[in-house]
Amino acid sequence: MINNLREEIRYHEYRYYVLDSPEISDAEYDQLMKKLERLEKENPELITVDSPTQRVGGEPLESFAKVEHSTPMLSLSNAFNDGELRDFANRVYKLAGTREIEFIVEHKIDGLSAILTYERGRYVQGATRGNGIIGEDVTENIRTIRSLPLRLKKDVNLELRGEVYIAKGDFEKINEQRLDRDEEPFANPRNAAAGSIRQLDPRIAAERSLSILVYDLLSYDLEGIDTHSQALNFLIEQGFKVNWHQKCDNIDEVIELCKQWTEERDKLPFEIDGIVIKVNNLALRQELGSTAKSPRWAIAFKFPAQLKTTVIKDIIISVGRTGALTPTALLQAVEIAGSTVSRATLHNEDEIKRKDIRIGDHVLIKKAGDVIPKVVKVIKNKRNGSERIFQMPDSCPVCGGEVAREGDEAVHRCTNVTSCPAQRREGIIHFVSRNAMNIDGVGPALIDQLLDRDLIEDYADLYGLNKDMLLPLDRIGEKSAANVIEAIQMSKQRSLHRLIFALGIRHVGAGVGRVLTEHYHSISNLSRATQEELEQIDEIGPVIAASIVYFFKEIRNQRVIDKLRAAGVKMEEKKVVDNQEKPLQDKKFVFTGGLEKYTRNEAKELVLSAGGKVTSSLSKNTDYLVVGDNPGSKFEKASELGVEILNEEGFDELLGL
DNA sequence: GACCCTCGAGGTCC
DNA sequence: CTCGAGGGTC
Repeated sequence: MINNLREEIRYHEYRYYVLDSPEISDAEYDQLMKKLERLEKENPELITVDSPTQRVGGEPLESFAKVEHSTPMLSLSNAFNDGELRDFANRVYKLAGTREIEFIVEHKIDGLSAILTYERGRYVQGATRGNGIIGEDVTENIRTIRSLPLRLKKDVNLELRGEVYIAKGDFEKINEQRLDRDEEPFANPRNAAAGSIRQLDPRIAAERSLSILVYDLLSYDLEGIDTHSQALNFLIEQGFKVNWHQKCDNIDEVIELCKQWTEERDKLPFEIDGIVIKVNNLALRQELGSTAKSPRWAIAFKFPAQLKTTVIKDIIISVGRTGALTPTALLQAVEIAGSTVSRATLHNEDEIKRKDIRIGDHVLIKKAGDVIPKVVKVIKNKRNGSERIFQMPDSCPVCGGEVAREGDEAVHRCTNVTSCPAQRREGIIHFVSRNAMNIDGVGPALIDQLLDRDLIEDYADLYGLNKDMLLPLDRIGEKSAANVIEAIQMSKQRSLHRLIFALGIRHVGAGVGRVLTEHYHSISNLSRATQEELEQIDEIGPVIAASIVYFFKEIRNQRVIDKLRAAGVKMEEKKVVDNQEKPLQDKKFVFTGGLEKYTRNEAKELVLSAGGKVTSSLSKNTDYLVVGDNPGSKFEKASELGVEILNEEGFDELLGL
């Protein structure tokens, strides 16, 4: 009875939200919902998570959990003109040989992408893209999107991708409402959607009229699905609202469609910033594969950016972590593509000379990718003679140190490496940043205060801070002081590749940090490495090698490292497993409860380095559940699913520790 | 040519 | 968080 009612409601939601053609009036629908709510209230034991009444979850979350994607979510490479579209097609044709190629053309909706997981036909998880590897668990917020089926026609396991957005009409309504409530209106639908999805309170997210269009099916082990268009049709059958798509037999048809939508984009009820072109054949997609950044079987045609004119009021210089002096144009503020632009980077002196940019010039600007402001060119006939030619300073605007341009580098640098306050400041900001030591709660504002009050000189001094030293600072209370100290202490256990990256050696970023970790396993080994030795390593050439040797030769750097060591920062890492054989290749791990020897992150890194994967939610695809103290509900669920359960000892054994 | 490093703008929520 | 440019290295 109650199930029939739910089915009926689901059907009408589908008619209304997915097909846009309701069969009953809103009032009739409301009555059905009220009836279901009453029944569930009277019989709470009958409530299911996929009931239409359960879209808006209960309490706000404390924070979002991290989700590691089963497949990294790459971004698409871009094409800005016909030529680049043809280049793309030619690369595909080359690999396909004599095979016929079909392309599928879709709208590139300007929202944020989401990864949805269904288990046995039930919606179980929604996540943001994040950095492509790890995203945030926004299951409850996505559940509030009315067109999203909580239950599919078939009891299948699915992983799929879609775009969450706010339709233009909904966006205007939201902003009217915000104005009525004396709140600031949102700048544009994309930012509003991005902000809404990151709301901890699903009730607020529910009020933001989010929509979702699905555009990719990830689990392709489904029988009878060989092409992308079949996958999309399957998703339509399962009740999803699927992105518009059209098949093309050759690239000329694709180009024609791109032209058409460039003209007609405004007719759509949502914003699009381009057209996506995908190879239809899934087997061929597999063959084409991906580069580190993007799949080779798809490309995004980006619409030409909107141009505006404005005036360069001034050019200022900022000094980066490496001493680089970067000129930035201060602009007369203008609205462009949904935001106010008042600055644009000019990158370096050559760029300024190339474009002959002067202070006071009228310039044409655009937003690259509809995001990054860029000076396109100077409107020279608007000059009146009052414009001033910009000169790179010959002394550092922050410390007065000498400025030099080394070799044939494009950048000017402050040569006062050891004591330029700007370089020190940026170096510390880098040290605590997300991909480095990831010290939460320590940001530019706090670092400025610490430097101003001489509480720290370099990043190693962070470890000498205590709560009492923080309390007198602005905007710091008991609680946040304790959190900061805790975060600093926790960071001592970060993995070696993060530390190496955090040190701020020039040319050594996150990637090179990992390579060096694999070869040296400790800071002391690395500090003794010679130029020749380093150059032997794949991916390390003379420039990077010299930079590393130079860094460790500097007395000042040696002192900082000694301080880090004395503070107890972890400086070595066991060789985990021989890289040749990864015993846990692609095995999926889930953790529950606290482990004794490792933090969650350390345990995770151990699994990763042995070739395994870590996910946050259990499914029948999970290989091992590692159980620590006070395990959660996953423990029971694992036995139900028949997932192998390990305690900490078993975990060690499996990893050969 | 692929990839990496460094630097950047603007909006939103925590 | 979103997006990206420029210029470097390999």
